[in-house]
Amino acid sequence: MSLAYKIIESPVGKLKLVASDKGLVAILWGNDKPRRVHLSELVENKQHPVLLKTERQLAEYFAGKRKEFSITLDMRGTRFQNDVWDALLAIPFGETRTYGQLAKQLGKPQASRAVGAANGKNPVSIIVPCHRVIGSSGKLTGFAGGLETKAHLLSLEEKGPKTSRKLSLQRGNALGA
Amino acid sequence: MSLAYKIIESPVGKLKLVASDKGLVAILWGNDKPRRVHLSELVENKQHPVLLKTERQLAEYFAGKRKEFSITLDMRGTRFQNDVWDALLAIPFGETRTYGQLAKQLGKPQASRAVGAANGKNPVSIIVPCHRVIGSSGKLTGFAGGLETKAHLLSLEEKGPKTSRKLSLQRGNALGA
DNA sequence: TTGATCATGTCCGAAAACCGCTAGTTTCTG
DNA sequence: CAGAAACTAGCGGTTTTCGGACATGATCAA
Repeated sequence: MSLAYKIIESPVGKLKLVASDKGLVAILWGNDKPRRVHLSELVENKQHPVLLKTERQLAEYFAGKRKEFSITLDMRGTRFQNDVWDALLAIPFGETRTYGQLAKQLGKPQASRAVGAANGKNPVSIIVPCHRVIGSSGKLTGFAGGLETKAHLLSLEEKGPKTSRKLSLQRGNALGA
Repeated sequence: MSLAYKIIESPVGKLKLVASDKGLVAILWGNDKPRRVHLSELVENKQHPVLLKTERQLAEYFAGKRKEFSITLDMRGTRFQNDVWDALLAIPFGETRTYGQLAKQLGKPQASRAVGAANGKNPVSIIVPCHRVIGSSGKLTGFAGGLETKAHLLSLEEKGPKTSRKLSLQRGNALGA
């Protein structure tokens, strides 16, 4: 019943990968607050197949050679949280959504703030792309790994010149804060 | 994941038997309050093997031909509740205990009232003999199926003449209330 | 453009209410 | 005076309630 973990280095700092026998459980930031995602009984295991596969795909992602992940996830949350996380997985590489858009999409137009809260509890950073959700004004509002990291991930995913201008503007604002 | 149920007639009124693929989940009274035991996704199935077996053993019990049940149970409750229910199963046919005795036996002498509460949440009436627990004064205090039913079950289990006088007295008191 | 304000949904922790009790009183009968 | 009801405070676990905290968004005023 215990979980395997492994810590790796990445362009956005240390990452802690966690997996069960059912799949990937979490990707945590090096400076993550302990209570954001609560896990039990972690045991280091650098050879866990799911962790190795995740590490490989993350490397490809950061190298710009991968736009979609193919990893079995084992995420535990409330009903609402799972709905939100599923919606996150449906946001394609290179695109963004607002919290309000996701709320409306879930049939609860007023729940934008609840979406934000659920977003903040997302255990599998990067792969479940919570970084692709921004405020309705275009600001980056918040991110467990730090706004700097959020901007980094988004610029990594920039593709067309159409969005590049917009994103650079956002980044400027966010970093200025 | 759904539960099978079947309603049967008995000397103490209608009974609703509920089972999962792991065993017997509940025996509810006809007039049971819905929130006493909460179950989900009930589907009628009169042929479910566990329900048939339960029905047979109950008939023998009411006919005075059975003193112990042999049925796999699938009870879901808190840690404490499971402890209490286990303690109930250890009370032999024909005997009674007080709430305080059970509490002491569980190592929590002051928890008699908590025992009463857990007792009231017992999902498997009759087989898990919550009716064998009475107040320290000898009164029947309470029962989900009604005090009348509790008295009926206890008189059914009377054996020696030693306890018969005492019980009939109790019954008089309880019914008078 | 910025900031203050308010309404919103979900989750979590703390506090209070709720019970199938009990032992110790007080009160009331015969 | 004995004995039975009536009353009380304190007990432990569970459930319910409530109040805040939030990775928001729409509105309004400077």
